[in-house]
Amino acid sequence: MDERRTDNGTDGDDEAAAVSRFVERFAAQLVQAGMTRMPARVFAALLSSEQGALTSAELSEQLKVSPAAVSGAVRYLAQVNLVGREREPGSRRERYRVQGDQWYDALLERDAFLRNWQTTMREGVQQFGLDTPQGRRINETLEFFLFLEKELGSLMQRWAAHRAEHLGG
Amino acid sequence: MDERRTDNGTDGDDEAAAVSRFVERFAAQLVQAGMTRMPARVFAALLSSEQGALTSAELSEQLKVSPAAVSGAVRYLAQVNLVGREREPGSRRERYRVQGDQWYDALLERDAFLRNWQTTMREGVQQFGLDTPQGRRINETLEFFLFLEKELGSLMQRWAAHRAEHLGG
DNA sequence: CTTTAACTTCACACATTTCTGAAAGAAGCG
DNA sequence: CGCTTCTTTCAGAAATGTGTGAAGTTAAAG
Repeated sequence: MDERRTDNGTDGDDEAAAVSRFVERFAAQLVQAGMTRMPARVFAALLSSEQGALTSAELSEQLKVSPAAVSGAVRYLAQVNLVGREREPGSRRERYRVQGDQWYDALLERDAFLRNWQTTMREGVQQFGLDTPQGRRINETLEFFLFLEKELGSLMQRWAAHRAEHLGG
Repeated sequence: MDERRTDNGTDGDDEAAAVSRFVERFAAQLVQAGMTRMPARVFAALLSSEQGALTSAELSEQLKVSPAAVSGAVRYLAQVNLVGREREPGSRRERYRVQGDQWYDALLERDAFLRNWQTTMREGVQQFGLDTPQGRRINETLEFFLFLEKELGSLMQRWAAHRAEHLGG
């Protein structure tokens, strides 16, 4: 009835296996959402880690993959702002950390993403013209993305408030 | 200065090429967003078509792919409610149509998607317990998805209103 | 300045995905 | 009831993606 503790030395293997199940399940959903497999597994592992941060070696061992694979995954994750890289001073070890405050934003990929779509739709509207059904249809899509951009901004603000209240008090 | 008309017989090839450019560009962004290539191309072609609907043969020719590929793509698109299938009475031809009203919802994949994530997060929280940093971190993620579910519902309602006013009103 | 530990890059092998051609399966039409 | 037209299924070829090992790069430590 109490198989959820981390600091229990007696069933370390079971615990590790249970963590692994959660990590792989979480990762699978990230994959389904469009993320590639290795970044997904690394991210899930970091989120499930006690400190929210792990070294390359720890990730490599826990996920049973080569350091090269970790390197590639982390490069991607850092690029999209899902993890940050830390250098512990006086050591070559690098430490990767989930960006607690940013990953909600990053998940919705608001900024660049929506802009690109809007550009494409604008071109489509211009190409077909508002006097064609296609043009009007594409224009409506453009409006949807403009609407989304506005709404997602305030949505994330509300989340920040909700979160601060719920945690910080 | 006026190279956007569809009903102009003199430059049909240029027009077709221009449409193709838009379709491929749009499709590429859908792919980037996680959709597989062929469904993305089919969807983009439908959205860019005058009636918002095309037959299998038309898609096959326009996209330069086999009927088999169209079949597979449409099966997927229908499953996720992005297109509907119509049978013109008295013909074996099937006609695929963009679901004008539904595809915004479908794009955000609200329902099933969020539920799955929530389930996974709940299991994570239970596994680690709220007395661990991991557990609290995962719990916050769970709360984010609950928040999102609620907010996206009202967001789509606002969009429906905005859209009705802008078009119908 | 050399050694050594850690991370990164790159070419390649393996796995997966994606599209095609061929054949089978429906559904109108004579 | 068979013929014809369109769609679907399926096995396999081609393209793509993914992770590894080995060599290369960087930076701390001696």
